Amino acid sequence: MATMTHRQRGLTTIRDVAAAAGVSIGTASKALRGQGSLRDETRLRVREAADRLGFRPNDLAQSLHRKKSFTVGLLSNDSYGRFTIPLLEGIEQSLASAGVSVFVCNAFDDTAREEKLIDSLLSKRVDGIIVTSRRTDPRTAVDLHNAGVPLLYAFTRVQSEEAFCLVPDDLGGARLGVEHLIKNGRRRIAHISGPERFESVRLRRDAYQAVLQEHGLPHDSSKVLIGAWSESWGHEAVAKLFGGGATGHDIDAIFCGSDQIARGVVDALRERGVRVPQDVAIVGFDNWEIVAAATRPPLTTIDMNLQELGREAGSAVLSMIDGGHRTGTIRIPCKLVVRDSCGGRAS
Amino acid sequence: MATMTHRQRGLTTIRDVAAAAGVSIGTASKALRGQGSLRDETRLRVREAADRLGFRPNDLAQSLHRKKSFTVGLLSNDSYGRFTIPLLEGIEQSLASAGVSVFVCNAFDDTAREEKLIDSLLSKRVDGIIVTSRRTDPRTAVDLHNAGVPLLYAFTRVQSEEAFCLVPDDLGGARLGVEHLIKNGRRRIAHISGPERFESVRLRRDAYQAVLQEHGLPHDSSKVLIGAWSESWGHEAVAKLFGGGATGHDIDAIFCGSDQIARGVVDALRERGVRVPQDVAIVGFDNWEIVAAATRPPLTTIDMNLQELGREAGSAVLSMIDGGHRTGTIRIPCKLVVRDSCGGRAS
DNA sequence: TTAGGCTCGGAAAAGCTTTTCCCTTGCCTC
DNA sequence: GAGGCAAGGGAAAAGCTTTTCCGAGCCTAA
Repeated sequence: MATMTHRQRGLTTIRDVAAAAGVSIGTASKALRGQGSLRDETRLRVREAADRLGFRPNDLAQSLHRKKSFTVGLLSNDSYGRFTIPLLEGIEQSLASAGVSVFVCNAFDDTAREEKLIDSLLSKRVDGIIVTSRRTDPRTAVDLHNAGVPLLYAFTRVQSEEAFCLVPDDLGGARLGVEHLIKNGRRRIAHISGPERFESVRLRRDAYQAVLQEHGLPHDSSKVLIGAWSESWGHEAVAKLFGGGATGHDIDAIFCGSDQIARGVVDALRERGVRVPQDVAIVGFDNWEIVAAATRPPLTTIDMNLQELGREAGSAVLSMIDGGHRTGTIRIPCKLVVRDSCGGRAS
Repeated sequence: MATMTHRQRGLTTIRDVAAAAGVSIGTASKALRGQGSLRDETRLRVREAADRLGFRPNDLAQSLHRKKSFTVGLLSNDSYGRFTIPLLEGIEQSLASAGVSVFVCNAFDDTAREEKLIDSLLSKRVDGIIVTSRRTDPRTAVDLHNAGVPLLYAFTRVQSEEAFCLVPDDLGGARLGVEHLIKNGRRRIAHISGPERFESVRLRRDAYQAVLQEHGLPHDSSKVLIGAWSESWGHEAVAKLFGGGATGHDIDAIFCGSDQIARGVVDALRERGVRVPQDVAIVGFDNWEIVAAATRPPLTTIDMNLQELGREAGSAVLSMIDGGHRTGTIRIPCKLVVRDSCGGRAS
């Protein structure tokens, strides 16, 4: 059987196809790629042979020739969090439609490991590299040793002027949330958020203060509580805020830095007999479906459009591969998702 | 400058290194790989040149030659869920230590897309393929067209006798949970779980019933509630179970099919004034940290060891690449994580 | 009838590394 | 001083595909 001629590990090469079709290798290639000038009859014969033999061109050889691997590396840096998933999904979506595959790897915040992985990606001749997720904020730049490979940062930022970064528009997102509260008639708005070392915490707080100021509302620094990203910090913060009991009257809304915090806040308020949204309206951040929708009442929150951000990152890296040069930071708009925690829907 | 001789897109080839060191290509290769017999002086000179030029061997060419790409494909099938993350982490851990990289791709449950992706992976000459995650349970087998590429299923199962699958030991895990409840003196145990079409739901229920039987405890089918994976189903199920009010005395523990369900259950019980764990003890499933630890009281639950499962999958695929042939289904043991929802720790 | 042009298909190089095989050179020993 | 052996290093093929260039027919038109 011709099938067996060159098969090792069950792989058919274009040689086998050419032999089976009785043409030269070059001709076979042309027939399959639709290049050159060949008789239809020849083309057909080659294609038919290829099908019969289950021929599948070797991308390795093809890439070697083309000097392009149709591959990009995704270097994740802290542990894959829930943010990485939609991001990855978006990236894959836009890359897959261009026939580009993605190598994922995780440096687990170890710089030495990160360098090794970058090295390995460069050796694999990826056409581009996307770095995502961070511990320090902004993070330190990745060194590509002038390999001339496009590099971009997604969902993380880096100082260098040369770098190209895609991040959510925290400022705009936070505005959306606070303005929504004001639009719903709230005036005494507190803010509970995560650790200050995150840029997003700082930006969201800035936006919160700016919006209050613009509306001539008091912004009292005792109503800004910076802590952790956890549900339990939400509880704790409520205790601080509503401590005495009477102080509760000072607050008719809370803008939270994450849905997890918001959930802790909502639960803590319920336990104190404070009604959400009647007495206090809540806005979360992240639109982490599984938390936001399960909270009672379901959370009105800000969605960072991470999947969209991923898609943008994907198409950006594609355009950079095609020679486009980009620098600076692009901020992807967030959107407000209205559920029930502000009474916005019912009213 | 020698550096520039052959550089295009900033890439140095072994040619450049050889030229810079004044040796032939073959010699350069030997020097860098530590093969052949060369004078130390020569080796050094070549290495030094390679360093100076930033030489990085082209994996594409190497793979082509070696007929091995040091690459495996990970085909995820329904949307990346929270289970995919630890799995991916584990897989990557064991593969990275062997210098193998992973291509991830997601078919989003579209069979046509799945076939395309498999095709693309085969064209890329991956050394192995791991398929994970499922919608239908067990799922249909993947067709590799006899490409002779090792294939294994992780966290999903397939009917074929030929297939090799790695899944959590749901049966054993559920036993752990129910036995823990019994050990803590509970006798009237209910079970609330997800949709029946999941094998894990069926297995966990089977284990639940078996354990009750073994301990001579009544197992009343009205105490088994099959529904959805959500928190709200937990609420709903509690309403059914404790509906009248007096019926509550029939139950002193609930084994839940997931942590999300368990959280809904705990919240619902608290609202009814039923104390956890004093009146009713709860065991969850998944050890989804972010839910289990935030529940009040924190959930005692079953951990599926997904990261371990991922590591096993990684090393299994490595051994299959090395020629090992494996079939059948391996069930990775679960472990009990004790927190406070059973009173196990306090007592 | 011959020259020019067109069509079809083959040969070979390029892309990069590894490995095998062989040649050269130098040194040692007889 | 010559032969032999070892060590060092080079040439070339292999691995697979693509693409360029070229040649061989054949047809047509002068």
